[in-house]
Amino acid sequence: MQSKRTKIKEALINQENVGKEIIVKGWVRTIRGSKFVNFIALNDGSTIDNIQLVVDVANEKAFELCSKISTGACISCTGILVQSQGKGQSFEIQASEIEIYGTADPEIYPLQKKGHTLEFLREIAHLRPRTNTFGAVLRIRHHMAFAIHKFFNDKGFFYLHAPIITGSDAEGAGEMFKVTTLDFNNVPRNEDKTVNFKEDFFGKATNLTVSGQLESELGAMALSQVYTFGPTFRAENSNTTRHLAEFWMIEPEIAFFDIDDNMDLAEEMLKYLISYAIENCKEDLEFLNKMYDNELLARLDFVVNNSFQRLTYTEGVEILKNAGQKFEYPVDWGTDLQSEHERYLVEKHFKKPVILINYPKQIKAFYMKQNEDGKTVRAMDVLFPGIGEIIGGSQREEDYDKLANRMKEMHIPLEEMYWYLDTRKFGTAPHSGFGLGFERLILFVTGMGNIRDVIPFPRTPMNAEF
RNA sequence: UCCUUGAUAGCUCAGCUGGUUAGAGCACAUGACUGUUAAUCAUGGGGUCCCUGGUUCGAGCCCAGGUCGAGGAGCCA
Repeated sequence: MQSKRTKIKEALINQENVGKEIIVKGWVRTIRGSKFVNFIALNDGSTIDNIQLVVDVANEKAFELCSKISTGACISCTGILVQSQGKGQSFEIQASEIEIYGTADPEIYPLQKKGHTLEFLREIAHLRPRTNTFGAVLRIRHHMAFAIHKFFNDKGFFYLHAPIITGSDAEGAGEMFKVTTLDFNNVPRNEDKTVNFKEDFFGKATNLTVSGQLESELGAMALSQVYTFGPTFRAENSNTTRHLAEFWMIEPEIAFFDIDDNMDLAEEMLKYLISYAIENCKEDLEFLNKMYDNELLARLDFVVNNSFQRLTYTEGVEILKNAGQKFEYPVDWGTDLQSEHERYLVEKHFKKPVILINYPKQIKAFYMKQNEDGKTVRAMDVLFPGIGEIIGGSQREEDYDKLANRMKEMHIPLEEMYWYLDTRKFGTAPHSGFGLGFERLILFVTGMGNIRDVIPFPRTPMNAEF
């Protein structure tokens, strides 16, 4: 039976089906009409467009059946695909037979024909995929995930699966979630009262990963070019439109790449992904452009067709100091740029994506390649309008001694990280990489304003529902 | 975590200077209508005014504490 179903997307584009009997299945968006004829807008998620079912309800039986169908119900419909008599759609189905798979009591079904606020939809995240907006976002999200794999595969990268559970707590990218099977009511203790993790599942303290980068580097030191694409966890008490406790990250790592190669790859990748969306998610993007953000499509085009502005942190600081604008936080060489500073550079000064490199070493991670000036490291941040930092990366320090010294300065335990240091001890190589926040990419591509609305089931402080 | 702001019908919101029985639109129910596009029209049902305490003759409204949401900041992707 399933094989006979025609997806609504195909029904709406395949002219050759006109005049033929087809079966469509999906969820009712609206039902309306009069005593003699009812109209059902049906959606099966294959496309944002609904197909209109025309149901003759002149006879008692059909009228009975239709009275059970309401917004949210799931039905199967057999009928002839015909040219529509009405305006608003070119094809419709003259229904001959309808089967109800599941009704949706209109008194309690939360989704209405009317628009809902995004805040309300977050509270019913189990049902929001059935809305136009989330259907569009989820389809785009899929296409972007696929495009990422395609981009790297076409370039000869290998997909490396970094572990989700990590035994290292020295990655230095934020607070971690603990992973344990210990009984909280009876925690084994050492003599000094500290927790005895030798009794735990792995025989040591473990956490959820905050980054796949270090493992990615291990892969790059053998396969030359690899990438990871997986979930990442940060136990920060962040309550913003740009942070999640569980998010997905793409981390390419490439041997023999310097910072310029790294910037080239980041820019090429972002442009590829955005182009891919423009080509493959047209209807969904047009919907989002119409409903939420009238400049979305223009902005996507602009990013694809213009080169990113590249400059050093030092140059950026100079621009900000000469901006003739009051900032809430002062601009000072050596301190990290605030959101308002990044905004100014991207949205006011250059009016295009910006890549900043060569940051002061004291505000960046231990593994970044140290420049000869002794003050800066070869870090790279890609800043996007409205999003801020969409990519953070760097050329890595490949010199064993320099890396080890920096780790000591930053109080990172060398013994625990022996495996990472081994890459520099045995056949070290210059290499670079970066991390792309998947949800931040989706934010930019969809024009949505809150990161909780571009992932199916967001995890944020005090929220792990569904 | 800090700052700002909000919570009234299923949803979105109004509610005056503290004063009778808390309203509207949509949704829902019933009916009308021969092709509708968030259909239209008529009628109807629907409320723990977030919680706790206080002030007052009287609190949706004022005060205190709390809970939850949103926006901004920090941390970052």
